[in-house]
Amino acid sequence: MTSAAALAADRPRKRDAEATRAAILGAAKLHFAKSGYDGAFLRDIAADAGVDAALVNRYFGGKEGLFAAALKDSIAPDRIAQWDRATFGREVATMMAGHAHAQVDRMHSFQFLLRAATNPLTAPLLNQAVQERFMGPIRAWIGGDHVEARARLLASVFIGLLVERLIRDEPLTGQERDIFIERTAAMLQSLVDH
Amino acid sequence: MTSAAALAADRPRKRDAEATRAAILGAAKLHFAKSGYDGAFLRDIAADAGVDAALVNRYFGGKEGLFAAALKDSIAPDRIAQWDRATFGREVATMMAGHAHAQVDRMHSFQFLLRAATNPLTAPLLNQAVQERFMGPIRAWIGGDHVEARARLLASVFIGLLVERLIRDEPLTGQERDIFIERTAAMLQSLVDH
DNA sequence: CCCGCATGTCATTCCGGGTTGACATCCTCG
DNA sequence: CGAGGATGTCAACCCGGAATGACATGCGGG
Repeated sequence: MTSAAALAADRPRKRDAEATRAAILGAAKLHFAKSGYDGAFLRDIAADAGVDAALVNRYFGGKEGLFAAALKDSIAPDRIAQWDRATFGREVATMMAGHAHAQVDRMHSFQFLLRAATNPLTAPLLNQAVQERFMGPIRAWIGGDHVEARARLLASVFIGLLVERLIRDEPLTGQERDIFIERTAAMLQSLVDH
Repeated sequence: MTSAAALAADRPRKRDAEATRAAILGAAKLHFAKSGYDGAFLRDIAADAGVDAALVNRYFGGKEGLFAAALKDSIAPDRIAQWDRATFGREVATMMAGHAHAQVDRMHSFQFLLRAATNPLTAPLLNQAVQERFMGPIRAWIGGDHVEARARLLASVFIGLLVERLIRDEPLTGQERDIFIERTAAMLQSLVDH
């Protein structure tokens, strides 16, 4: 575990609540992304953060609390408003047509969210977080008529592209790729435009 | 649990290994679809099949064996080829606009496959399942030019709608619902048509 | 009719992993 | 410098749920 060692090593020797908390959260996000809620173990997370498992409990009040915190930390709504409405479709389409592991850092948080989505226990948590921190901003961003329907459809298509990519990281090539980008871009853009 | 009672009741009083095995497998598929691997409990599955938990073990050699059997059973060739090309978009859109739990019979196998993604053990199987269950048949079914790009996009949109529904089983209502159906249908249909 | 196998049940054991509370160590501030 | 709170550790506890083996019961053939 190179990342694990790094996480533990990067944490200062001095006692620093803020830093340890961040270390735990970071380790938790990786583990939840990799293994899902049930497959991620508190003891492993703690070990990766270079800390005892009981401490995790003290800071986050249990596994669910940790998960909720990690979830909250993984959704960054602030950037949404800065997206370019004119080129949104093509940008996303191009990204989705490339290799997932080319944007590993982004994908980790997406993976995390998807694992949460497919787990009945965590789905409600995700739902709430997504509604508050994601759908809201998106609704505001796209504007226009029938915002609710368009926002939902947009989110669905986006999620679908993401899942397909995560399941199978073999992008299309050549002309098929061009067509894919073109049609995906048109699809997304039409939802943004009206 | 109406379905549970039904399952148990349908099972013949007479001792019949084949029938009980099928009952267990059926209950397992429902439970795995609804709750995922970790959330599905052997005792519950056994109860729904009207059988003792130990028997499940005897037949399938453990939980993993049962899961593998259920997964294999879910990959069985299905009715994609029989879908109506003319009304496909609207049918799927309408289905996705309704409550997921009202469509359990049509959705549960899809849900089951998606849930498999949460378990690292079965993730590779999921890829294979998606290829066989979605991509292969869909490619053959839609035909025409750029089959690869269209099939992928179609699958992505489909999966996305499904995941969105899994996360939040609150369908739209009123005019927003109508718009949602209309646009979703158009989106899907255009991918089928050309 | 009854022996023997197949089918099904019950109670128990076992184990992973989250949680808890007592204890140790460090940092800070008066 | 020395309380006392904050930070961190350790060992035990507890619980759910899967696995196991001994036991019961129905079924079918000789």
